[in-house]
Amino acid sequence: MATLGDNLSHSIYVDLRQRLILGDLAPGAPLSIRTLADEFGLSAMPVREALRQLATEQALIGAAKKAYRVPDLTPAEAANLFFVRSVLEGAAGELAVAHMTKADLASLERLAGQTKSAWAAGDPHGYIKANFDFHSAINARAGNGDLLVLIDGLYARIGPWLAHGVTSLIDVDRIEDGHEGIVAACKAGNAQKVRHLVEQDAQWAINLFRKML
Amino acid sequence: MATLGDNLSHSIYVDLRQRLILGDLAPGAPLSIRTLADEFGLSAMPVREALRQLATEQALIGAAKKAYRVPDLTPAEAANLFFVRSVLEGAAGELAVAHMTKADLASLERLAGQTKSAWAAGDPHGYIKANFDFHSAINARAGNGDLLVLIDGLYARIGPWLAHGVTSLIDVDRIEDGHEGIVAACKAGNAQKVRHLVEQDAQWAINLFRKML
DNA sequence: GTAGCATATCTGTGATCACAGATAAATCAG
DNA sequence: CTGATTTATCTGTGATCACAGATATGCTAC
Repeated sequence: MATLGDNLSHSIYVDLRQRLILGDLAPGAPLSIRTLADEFGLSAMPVREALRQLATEQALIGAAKKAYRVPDLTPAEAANLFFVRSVLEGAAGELAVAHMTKADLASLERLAGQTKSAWAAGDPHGYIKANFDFHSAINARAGNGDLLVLIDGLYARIGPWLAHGVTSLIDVDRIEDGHEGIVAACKAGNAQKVRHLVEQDAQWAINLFRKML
Repeated sequence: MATLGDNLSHSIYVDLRQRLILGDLAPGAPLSIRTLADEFGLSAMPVREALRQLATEQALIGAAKKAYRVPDLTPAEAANLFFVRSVLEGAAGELAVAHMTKADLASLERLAGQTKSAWAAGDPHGYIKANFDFHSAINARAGNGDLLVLIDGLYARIGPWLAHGVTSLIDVDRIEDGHEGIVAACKAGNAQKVRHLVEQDAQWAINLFRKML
């Protein structure tokens, strides 16, 4: 379902990006221009521009004369990405604390609960979405749009693997993420602690990756 | 001059990106698909894809049915960008110290000298290039390609304004950037200090911006 | 049965055209 | 000469086609 935008290319771009973030596209899956064009009921032009955009931000792999593919991260590449995410999200969290209203804190607490219950319910897709919404709510409060865009780009690259990892671990393991602790630190107004906990939360995902091997 | 690549779109993309980083394109300057296509002696297709790519990473502004333009940053937007740059480059610097060889350090010292002499010679273009090369040499040593790509994207967005700012200040002001101090900290192997100094160097650019108003 | 080769299909890429909105230019009225 | 209005030009956008490399498929030979 393509939401409306300035043009069709942008709509398709947003749609595919969302699928990547939410883990609806599996690592290694091929994305061909003509196939997608048929699915969207459009010509190839908007699709090829959208795919090239995603390839620009490394959210897709685009080799010459070969079909675009969803990246299949190596452990080293995943570690690099999560490190960058910890740096950017840590900084965003530290900035966000000062701008949080009571309504924001209440919303955060609700989202933290959603991640917890989604995991308990064994719902990988629900967990991925709740996790993204939780962090986005914090990052959006940093008041730095550039920071937000870069972080979202990271989620698009991490999404496919995260979904795969969560799906294979959600039944066998009981993991405690740090979301509730982050909320508590936000309420306390401890910006440095928020930064540290957010960084730790990204590292937690790397460990989740190591268990998967 | 378009360097070779996998395809023409990528060549044009790299070319225009380099122009942005080096400040060869002024803020507000219009970039039209057909005009550039004529300059490159190509059809419109590769150019429109390259421009859209640059617009994706906010290096260009692309409104509907209007010519692409080089962004003219507001003070608030510039501050946001330099903050993100300080966060990413600080982290990259901290990582890089451990990987630096003697040859790297010698190369760094040479590049630091180039920035100093370019400024002394009143050569804005040379200074911009030397400054970029200096920081790139550090960032490349971090061993995190994703970090490097994101930082380069920031330089493409900052470039046009930086060139404008440097050009208008290089004759009237005598400013001491922290490059030599960064080199010294690298030699000493003090990663934390490198991080702090690199962050400070980015902040220095923000102050340079404030003087310009 | 398997291995090697030829064929057919699928892939991104570049070029060209038609269209509609936005801008700039030229024209006319006062 | 100044202002508004019409005209012409320029803009990105979407669609369609031709091409060549890469992949997959089928066939033939052994």
